Amino acid sequence: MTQAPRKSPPRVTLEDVARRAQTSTITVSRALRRPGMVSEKLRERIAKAVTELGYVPDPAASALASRRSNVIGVLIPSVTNSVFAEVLSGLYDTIAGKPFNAQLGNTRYAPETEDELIRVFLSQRPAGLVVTGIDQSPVSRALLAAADCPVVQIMELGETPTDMMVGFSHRDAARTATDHLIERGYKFPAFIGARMDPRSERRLQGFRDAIAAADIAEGDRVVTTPTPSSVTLGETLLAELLAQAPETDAILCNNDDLALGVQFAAHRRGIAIGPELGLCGFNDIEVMEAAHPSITSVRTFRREMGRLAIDMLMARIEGKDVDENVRDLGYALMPRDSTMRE
Amino acid sequence: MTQAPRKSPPRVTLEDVARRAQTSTITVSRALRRPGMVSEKLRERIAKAVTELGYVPDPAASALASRRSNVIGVLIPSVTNSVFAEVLSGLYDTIAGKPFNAQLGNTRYAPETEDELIRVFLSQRPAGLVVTGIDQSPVSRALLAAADCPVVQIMELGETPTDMMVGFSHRDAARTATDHLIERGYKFPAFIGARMDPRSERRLQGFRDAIAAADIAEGDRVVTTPTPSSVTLGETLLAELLAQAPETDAILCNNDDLALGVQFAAHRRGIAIGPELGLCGFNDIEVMEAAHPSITSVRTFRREMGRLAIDMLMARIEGKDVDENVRDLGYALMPRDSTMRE
DNA sequence: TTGTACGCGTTATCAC
DNA sequence: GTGATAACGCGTACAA
Repeated sequence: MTQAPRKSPPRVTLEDVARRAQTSTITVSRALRRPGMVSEKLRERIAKAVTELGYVPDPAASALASRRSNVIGVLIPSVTNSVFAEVLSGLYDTIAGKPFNAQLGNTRYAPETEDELIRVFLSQRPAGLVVTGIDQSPVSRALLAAADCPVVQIMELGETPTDMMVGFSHRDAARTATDHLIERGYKFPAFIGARMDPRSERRLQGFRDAIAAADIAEGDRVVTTPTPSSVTLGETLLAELLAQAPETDAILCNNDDLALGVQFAAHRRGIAIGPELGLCGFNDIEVMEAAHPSITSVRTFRREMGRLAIDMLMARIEGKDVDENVRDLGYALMPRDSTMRE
Repeated sequence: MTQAPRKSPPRVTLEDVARRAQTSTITVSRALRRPGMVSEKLRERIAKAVTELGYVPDPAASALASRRSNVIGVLIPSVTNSVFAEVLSGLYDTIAGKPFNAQLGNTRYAPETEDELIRVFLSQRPAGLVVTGIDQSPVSRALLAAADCPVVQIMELGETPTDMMVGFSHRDAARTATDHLIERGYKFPAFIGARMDPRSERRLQGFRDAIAAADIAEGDRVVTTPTPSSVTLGETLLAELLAQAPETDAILCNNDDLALGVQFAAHRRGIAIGPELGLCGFNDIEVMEAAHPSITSVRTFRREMGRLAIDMLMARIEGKDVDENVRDLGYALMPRDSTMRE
């Protein structure tokens, strides 16, 4: 890196601390990392010297010598999507206070970017890696398989974990939601989806599972787009859907933003959400409950995913044998007014 | 760090590359960092060797030797707040492809956490630092002042930048919004605010500036809470407000979440947003435009803040003299249906 | 339990 | 333009 034009105070090193505590650097190093290996007396002297001198370990030197950094790499496809933001929140809360640093990588849904980011992270000899989803490219897959650190795949579940997994079945969740629509008496359920990433595709699968099981024809009641999701897009997709499939009497959205947009648009069109048009979102972000009418959604446990991902990494880093390599967090249907027919 | 139980491939080093290119390590290092200093021929041989061997630099070794890491520390008070998420988005987009890594720190609105995180970041000899707001604790202030890297404060403006700043005046923005309510003919404007952080306090100031200038008494029309903001909270605060100040005919919310909650709650109560109750949010997140009725808000330029923060850091890191140490991004009132009286 | 010697992979410094 | 040498600050391996 190029230099920056500011001051440069001399650094306090292990050696300074050792001199002050009248011992050797390696003992100080041990006292800091594994206090149990150092005698009580020495430990105290060292602790005193550390605070007096204001010693702060140099992570670069540590990483170089130990061939292992304190970085936990986290790859997510979008920073703005509130779903991932909540995963991050749980993740950061859990990592706080621990001697590790989360380093965020934004893949922007691009496999090449993901490959590259994984390379960058691995060059740091990370303590652990968290990656989103189970659809890594062959390149990424190979890199992760060869990684000499624990890896957690989050958000979904799959047959062949690279290492560990924590998530839930998007397909089952969407099927449950669709079953709910059918049970509530809607005859022509539709599916609209934005940003059709692998998880959304599996939700669509779940939708199809459900209507097939109920002997309902799909007709033209599936509208999807690769465009990133937004509330506004909900209105657009609703218009498309009603144009091509006017019989539609219920909609499963691949996420809550769309559902909110559909609701606003329905109000504009004078369509009564619930009685005339059933509406179900996905993820159950906070606004679903607060909306008027409140909107049915499938709750997913996003903060828990972040928390568990770190817990699993920590367990492995500490050498514990994790018996459950794959954790299914499930989901919960939250029926609300938007799927009440009267 | 403790070891992790996985494989451990031998690392390709500068020396390997140098041997293959029949030159010295330092020349390879130079060829990679300042190609201009190495002859064309050698540069090609080296490039070839690098790709053939799949050499990836070790950031830890680099940081140790150069006393400068490629880390850009970013401190924000909340990961889930979509406002900061968008700042991050601009920031990550801008940093992508550059030889720097953003490292995120979540202060959770706690000054002690911020102090601690700044210490942690500084121990990494970061290439630059991005911190939120201008209300750092004395400790943080001192740490930042002594930091030997460029620092950008984002989100607001202030008289005494630690180093650089990019933001806007929350006070002016809120005043503009309140003026708008008054101009539209609302006689009893109110303010509701959640999570009253320093920026929200300044918005409240702006609100008070405006009503004072219009000779309007504040009455009991200010309701605030330290509780984190949410859509649901908008409903709660509306109830409180109307209970203690029934004359209220317009509301400035300290953010868009609250505004949305107020709108839903108003629908429930049969209050017509616009004609009966003026409503204005803050930040102008996407849903404001899509809502029905659409909600007036003050647009702020969050992605731009993230982008500019990195741009300013880069300029300084590259040794350019940044003439504008403080950048005012302004704001834009977006009048919509929620402040239409008829 | 404590210490010695060395190496981690890179860059700064100074010579050629 | 290129190279030898010596750090950078810490942890591993081994010895005491």
